[in-house]
Amino acid sequence: MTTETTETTKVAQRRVPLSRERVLHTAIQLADQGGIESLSMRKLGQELGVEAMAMYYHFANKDDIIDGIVDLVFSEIDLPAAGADWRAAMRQRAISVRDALLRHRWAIGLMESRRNPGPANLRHHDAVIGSLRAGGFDIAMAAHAYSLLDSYIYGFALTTMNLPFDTSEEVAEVAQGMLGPFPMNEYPHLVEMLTDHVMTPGYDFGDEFEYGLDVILDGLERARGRTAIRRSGTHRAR
Amino acid sequence: MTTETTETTKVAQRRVPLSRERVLHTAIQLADQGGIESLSMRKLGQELGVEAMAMYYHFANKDDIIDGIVDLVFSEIDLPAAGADWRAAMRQRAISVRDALLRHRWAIGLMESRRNPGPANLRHHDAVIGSLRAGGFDIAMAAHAYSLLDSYIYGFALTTMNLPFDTSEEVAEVAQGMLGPFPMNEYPHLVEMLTDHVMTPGYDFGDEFEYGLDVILDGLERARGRTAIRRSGTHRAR
DNA sequence: GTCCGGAACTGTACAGTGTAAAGTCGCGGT
DNA sequence: ACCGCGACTTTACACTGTACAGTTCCGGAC
Repeated sequence: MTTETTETTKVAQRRVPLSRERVLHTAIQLADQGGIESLSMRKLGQELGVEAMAMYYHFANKDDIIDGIVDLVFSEIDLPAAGADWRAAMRQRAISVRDALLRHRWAIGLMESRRNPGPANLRHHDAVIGSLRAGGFDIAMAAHAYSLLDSYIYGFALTTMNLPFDTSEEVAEVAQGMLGPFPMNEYPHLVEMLTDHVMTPGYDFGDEFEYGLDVILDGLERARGRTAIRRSGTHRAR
Repeated sequence: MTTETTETTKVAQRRVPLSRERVLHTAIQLADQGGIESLSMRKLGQELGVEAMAMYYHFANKDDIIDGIVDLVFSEIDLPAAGADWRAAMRQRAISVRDALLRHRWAIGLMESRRNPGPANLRHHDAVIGSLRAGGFDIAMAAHAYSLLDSYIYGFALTTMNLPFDTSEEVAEVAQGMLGPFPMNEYPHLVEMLTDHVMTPGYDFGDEFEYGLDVILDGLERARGRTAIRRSGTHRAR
């Protein structure tokens, strides 16, 4: 596969030794193509030309590996630019998170709940909070904004995650299949939305993301304005 | 444990026969107290006084059971009242979903991605869409609103799910533990938010939920208004 | 050259998982 | 008395994470 220049003469020769990095990269690769449940120690070892137990020299346990690949995903997310307008920065960052989650769907339930956050994770959080604070949000307001934005981003990813269709043509048959065993007129509004909207050509559920994102950013902008005014008598924000 | 009145004389006597309902209820109970990963066929059977394979007479496979308990959770959610103001209905429904997810944390990753939605699931979706439509949302706008609200609700539950603390006193030590291995001044904004806000007495992360919810409802109300005005020349909404 | 120590990995084992396939038991109907 | 069948059990298989002990190999000390 890779360049094996170090090979000299001996039989099987020393193979490339393991390393945290090498393990984590093929772990991500494995999870990307088969989902997180297809990432087993034995398959991972097999992919690396090594027995399953070999990884336990470099990692405490499987969770240690999961922590590692999650932080690698965090490192793929663009940090909000330091001097940028908070709104543009938050918008771009949200889209960057979503893109990363689209590349690594398996990460969706894992990113938010690590007990051992890695450095990329912490750096990400710090940069987002910093961007909000620089944009005039006080601490409480920044916490509100962060909670709201992250809930939406991860929630959208979660609800989108394994929609059983990718192309908009598939939507129709899937929707049929889901409603199949039930009488047609029992769920009129749901049927209407599916037939008159979702199954419409050109519909892409992914487009909903930016719509909702802008609604939230509008709301945050107005809330920030209210805070700033309320505070303007005591001290300027930042 | 329970009343065993049907016992008459014989040795072990015919036990209460299994049934979908009985299996699903103890399955929920098991998942509630030990998380979804502690719901195994053998433990479930043991709890029911039965071998693991006995359940396969009543269910196709484990996923069939998961489908069942997820729909039971849906049935616990209050449907939006038919004639109510859309905003009040959506607010109350969001809180009801969140409460159900707090009672059944294991359900969070499962509710949104069922390939075989049960009747309670479909009824829920239908009622929510119906409430929005009755409130003057056109189909596209109702879809936007639904996507936004559900993403937020499930996302908030997801990010809250396994915060490693319940009481606000625990927050401090956990935060310390997370930042422990890192230099203090590397993440100034994050540290500031933790020390000056999160670790403040009386702080409850759960309170963020309704704040963000109201920001979203405000945004939806304004967006709905814009649509209604744009449409007022052609036909009245609904 | 011989020996040692430890790094890096392998082998074996165990308790756990979902479930396919076949076997068993007892009751209701004829 | 017997059959059929519903309801459940037994056994088995392939898979999981990982504890623990054993092996192999390399660099340095003497």
